[in-house]
Amino acid sequence: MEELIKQAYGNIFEEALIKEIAEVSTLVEFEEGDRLIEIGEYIRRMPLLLTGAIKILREDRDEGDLLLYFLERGDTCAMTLACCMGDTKSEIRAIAENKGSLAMIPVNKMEEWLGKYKSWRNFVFTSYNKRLSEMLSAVDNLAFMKMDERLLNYLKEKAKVNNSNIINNTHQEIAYELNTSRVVVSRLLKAFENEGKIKLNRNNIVLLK
Amino acid sequence: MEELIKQAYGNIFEEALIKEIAEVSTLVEFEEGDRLIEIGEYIRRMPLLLTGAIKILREDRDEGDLLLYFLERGDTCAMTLACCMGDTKSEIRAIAENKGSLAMIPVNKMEEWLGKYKSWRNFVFTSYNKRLSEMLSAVDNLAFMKMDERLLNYLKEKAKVNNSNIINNTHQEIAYELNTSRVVVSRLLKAFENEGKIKLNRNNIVLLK
DNA sequence: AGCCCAGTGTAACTTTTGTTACTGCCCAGC
DNA sequence: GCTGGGCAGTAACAAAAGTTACACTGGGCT
Repeated sequence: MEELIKQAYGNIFEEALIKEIAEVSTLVEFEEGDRLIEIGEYIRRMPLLLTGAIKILREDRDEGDLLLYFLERGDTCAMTLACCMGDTKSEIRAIAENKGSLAMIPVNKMEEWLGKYKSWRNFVFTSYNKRLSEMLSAVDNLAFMKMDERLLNYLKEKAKVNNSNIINNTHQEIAYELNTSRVVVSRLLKAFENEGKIKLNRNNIVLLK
Repeated sequence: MEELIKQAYGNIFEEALIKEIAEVSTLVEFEEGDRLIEIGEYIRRMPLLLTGAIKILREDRDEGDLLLYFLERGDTCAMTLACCMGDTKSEIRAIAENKGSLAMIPVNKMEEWLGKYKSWRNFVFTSYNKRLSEMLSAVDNLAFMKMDERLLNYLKEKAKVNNSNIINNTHQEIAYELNTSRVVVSRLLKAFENEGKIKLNRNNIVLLK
């Protein structure tokens, strides 16, 4: 456990803090597709992502979940932070993108550390900043880009967090996360294939260099 | 000055903190249209909004500024906070929506107070949370709403922050902030007028109850 | 083998949004 | 009173995205 934490956070937290984290936190392992946080849930423990990736989604009014961004090793969810500190309900949904693990920290500890460790304070602020930045990117995507560009970005992001240029998703799943329809996704993917950007197979898409 | 701060923040900060703020901060008065923060700027002092309203914009790649949200009395800009703490460039533009004033606080003080005043720490976190929330609303607007709904929301927001149901903007200006074209705005506004939701005049729009 | 069905390809059409172009109107300044 | 320019109304068209409908296909299951 301590080893895992060190791997993910060794370069930003001091020894003492890592020891404390290891002591008070509980390890949670998750599988692809696990729902880690639901909209409307209260969050009592703050998660630190150790391995794997998590996707953060915003629910559509009717159906589908818009993908906001991914979290990777060393990240924490500022939305969750917000909920812990503010004692409010979660406004987002978090689903495991792939297999991984996280350390859960009691809220009271994270407040205590704010005073005690400068590195922790930095981490918390950096997390907020990163998340605000990611939200800005999400806004840019939605406001300034056409569907084809958004889709291509999506494929690249997906390839990155999974460390593989093979994307194992159906067109329908992609459509949900981009808040569009399956037909539109199929259409654009076919166009990408004709342009030589991807190779389409059943149940997977290969991103070509 | 101290009086102004007390009016805007009296219910959340303790006496001692308000005194300190009054001592170290400088008062800045601004007029409608003043550019308070530019994209790419470094920010060395953190602003606390005392009176008036400020709009926060995200620049389009080609042209136009998408409106993200408004700040009002008692708010601070988390983006700015992010820049102060992280010592990075601003990713957004801030323009005065109307006449007002703000207190500028040196960065080193705001860090010092994080340890010293619990109310300050709360304020900083609450600000971050509010901003994340606003960003989520912006995403919702962009992702899930059609232009007509976005426009109507825009008019309502505008009326609210200006405390008047008369909106003094040209269709072109509105189009910029919604990242669309003037013709589209005119078209939709005309439809709203026919539905009895607004009254169109030259250079202003009256929002009807 | 035969069947089923999720996943995909595609056509045809609609809706929404963006673009271009032109008209008229109001008002400030001469 | 005349005029020019900013602003708004509108038509006509183009592009992007969403919708409906249907055909095909490859695997898993009986």
